[in-house]
Amino acid sequence: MDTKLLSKAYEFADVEDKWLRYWKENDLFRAGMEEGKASFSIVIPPPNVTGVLHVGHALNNTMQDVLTRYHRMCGDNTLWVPGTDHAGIATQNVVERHLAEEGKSRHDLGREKFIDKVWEWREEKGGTIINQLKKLGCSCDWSRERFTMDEGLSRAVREVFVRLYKEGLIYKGDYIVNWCPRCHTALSDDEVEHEETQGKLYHIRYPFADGSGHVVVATTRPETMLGDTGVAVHPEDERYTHLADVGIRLPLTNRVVPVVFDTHVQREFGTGALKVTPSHDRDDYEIGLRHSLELLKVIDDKGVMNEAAGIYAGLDRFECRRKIVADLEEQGFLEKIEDYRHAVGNCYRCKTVVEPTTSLQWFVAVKPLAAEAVAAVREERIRIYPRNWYNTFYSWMDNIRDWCISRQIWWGHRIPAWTCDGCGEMIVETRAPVVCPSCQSSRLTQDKDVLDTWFSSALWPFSTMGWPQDTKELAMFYPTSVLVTSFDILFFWVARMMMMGIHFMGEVPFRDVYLHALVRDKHGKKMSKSTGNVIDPLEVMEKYGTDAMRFTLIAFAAQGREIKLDEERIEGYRHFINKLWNAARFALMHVDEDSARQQTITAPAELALAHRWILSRTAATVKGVRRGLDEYHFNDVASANYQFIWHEFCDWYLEWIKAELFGGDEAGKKNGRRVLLVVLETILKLMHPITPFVTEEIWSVLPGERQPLMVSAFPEVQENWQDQEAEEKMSLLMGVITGIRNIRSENDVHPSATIDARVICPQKDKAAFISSFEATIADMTRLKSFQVMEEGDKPEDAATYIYNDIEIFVPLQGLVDIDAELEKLGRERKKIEAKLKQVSAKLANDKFLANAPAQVVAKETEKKQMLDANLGKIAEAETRLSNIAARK
RNA sequence: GGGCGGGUAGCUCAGUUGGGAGAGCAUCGGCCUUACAAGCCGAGGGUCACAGGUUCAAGCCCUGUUCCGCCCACCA
Repeated sequence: MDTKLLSKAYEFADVEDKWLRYWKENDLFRAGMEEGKASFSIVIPPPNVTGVLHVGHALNNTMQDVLTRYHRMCGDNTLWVPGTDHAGIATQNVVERHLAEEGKSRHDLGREKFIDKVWEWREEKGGTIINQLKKLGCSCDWSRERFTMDEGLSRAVREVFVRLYKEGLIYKGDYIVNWCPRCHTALSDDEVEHEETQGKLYHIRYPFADGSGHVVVATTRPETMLGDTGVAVHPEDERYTHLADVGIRLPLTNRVVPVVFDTHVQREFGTGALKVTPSHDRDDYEIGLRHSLELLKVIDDKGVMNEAAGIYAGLDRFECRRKIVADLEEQGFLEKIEDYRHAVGNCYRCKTVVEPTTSLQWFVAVKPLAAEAVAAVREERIRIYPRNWYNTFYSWMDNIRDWCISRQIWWGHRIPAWTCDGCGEMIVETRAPVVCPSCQSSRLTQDKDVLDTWFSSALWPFSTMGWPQDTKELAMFYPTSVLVTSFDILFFWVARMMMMGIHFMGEVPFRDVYLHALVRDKHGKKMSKSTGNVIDPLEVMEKYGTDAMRFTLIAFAAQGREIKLDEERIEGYRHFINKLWNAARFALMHVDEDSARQQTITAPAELALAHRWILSRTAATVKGVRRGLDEYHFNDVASANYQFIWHEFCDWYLEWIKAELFGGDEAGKKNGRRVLLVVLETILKLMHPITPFVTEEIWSVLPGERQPLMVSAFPEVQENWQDQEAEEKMSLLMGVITGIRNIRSENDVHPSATIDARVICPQKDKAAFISSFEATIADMTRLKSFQVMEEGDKPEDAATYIYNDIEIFVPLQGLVDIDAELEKLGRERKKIEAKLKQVSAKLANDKFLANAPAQVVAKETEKKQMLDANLGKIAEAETRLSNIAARK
């Protein structure tokens, strides 16, 4: 017996370090690749290389680790691919900020040197989040760590780009895009966040060119009128049919623009007349296309008015707005200004108001790819959990627009397209061409743009496994088993992986998608630095231990619910970890090498009741835990473990077997120790995926030769451990014990005071059974004596407890608190009467008797009998108490 | 405007084919009982948002109402 490693309270810090080191040194996270085994694989949602572990990462990666450890223990070839994302704009912004501190901009360095700088930064700081994931216990195959900008992945990116281009699915076009004037780049639609903003709606008079009248247009952005090239009205709007041939003379600039008729215009909004600025508004752009309106750009890529804005050139767009409004006012064109709330698009990176602008960009024609992804989901080749995301997914995919993939930044995958300076030919190849294939000129210029970061992450499930080469990894681990991610990147990332995976691999990238919720603070608010409600997982791990945090996250992760994290709960689960620790310490005091040698339990039915019971409960728990893991019901896994370990194993089983362990006969002891050890081992295995550190530590000090816990076999449901009879018998005894304890407590009987108790049980065999456990019952309730009687005088001066058809009496020699007892009985009677009313009504109902299953009717009948009988017992008890009271 | 989720104990939430309302924390009372006071024992506490409907039977299924949250969307 060696308990010296087990201190009285679990001290996690050293233990965690020790096992991290051990797992690493023994290379236990490396993916197994044995032929003939099932395989299980996950690719990590690559965190930004600039990232620092936040609680969302902690949740996401704990879930993946739970699944990974589970499947590894099940004996599958298990691969979890880790890595980071180069995060184009985010990373560029970070490095630019560093440069700014030195008073430099990226332009001072030039493109190449700047990129060198980014790589340098990545070498120094980029590993932060990876180290934090390691600390969290993530059992990724770290030898396979990937970075979206590394050589292999970049090759995959070029390959995909070129193939899509040659298939006609990538094209370059002048189109209106979301432009961030601060980041100086185009953004995809998904990178624009719309936020309700208090703004104003300006009503402006637009005079007819012939001076015969005017029309009023409403706009939130008056400065864009400088770029107006038309006014649109609805073709069926009778107010405006006469405008067909009337030109509009724009105020301030006096340009004359046509009136066009377009059904897109909402007649009810404002005056029903819409100013059209095709260069700075997506809708207007499309109206302009339909009616061949001129494109007139008046805002440059910094958000400043350009030369086309005439006297307003050089003004910032918002300054210009004020000036324009003032001028309109002064010249009498402004009809009115209303307060108006509307959505404004902001850059998801820097929150700058996005400027829609036309520019030459690269696009992916996603419709055909999206159709394939939708088909895969409809045919359940990909399953999404929880199910309620299907509708959202379909509606998004149905309305998908072409994906703008070019970004005017420097950090990222440079677009593999070259233009010949000689003949203007466009060359798209995976490798830089030496000469132009059409004119042989060697003066070729590569496109300056880089690709959207999500382009490379869309390839992640296969690029990380060596594609475009045919690798054994792809053969064994693609498609991956499950993608675990937060729902907010379903469209950014998940949908695009589906499209790319299906298109290039001919097979879905993952079988299951598990979408988890966002972690919020305990009030359900988003965590943010400005609100100050951020829970830092690293601090939490420091304070309560990594296992406690992991368990808490898993316990909170009910499907489809937001996760409201409360530090108090983490503390609560630390207590649970400690409970497990102490239970193990207790067990270790009793098990020995001999118990470890004979682990198989061949004949459970021959064991003593408590052992049969705990084995049966263990089997049930294994079943529940496995089911929860298989169906991604993480919270069920946590609570099945919690309930079983604390309230069954510790509260009942360990207490129950103490007598046997301390004083039983040798044969019984030996059997008991064996069961104790086997159950403890099972518990450790069940808990290991969630709380890897404490379980591995305990496991390592158990007697017997053993492999590390993380590579031992996950428990199977042992059919022969299931024992309905034992469970029923135990709950009977537990009921009796609880009854006696209740009486003690209600009557303020000090725990050290030994008392007597009697039980009257009308059923002979049941009475005999209870009687055979007199010693244990007395032990568990600190009784002097305990008797079971079939019949007999009920003691007068006693407190009573009714448990089903059993009556429990504790004679208290005048110490019964009569008032309290009467009150308790009264409460009890009320409950019974209420139930009786329900049951009687049911049984009096012919329809119930006719329609309900016989089983249900029988149950109700039995229930009624029991309730009737108990009502009688309560009445008797009340009479006895009243007699005592009267005598006093 | 469309879609999704939620309203169950003081708080945070479970409740998986419809058949006697649960957990954790918090609260109250009693205990240093030799694994654990980060503990043990016991107790109180709920018209399952509201109104209808289906059913012998509804927290659960259907309809409507209401409140809260999130997502999407081209009414400037």
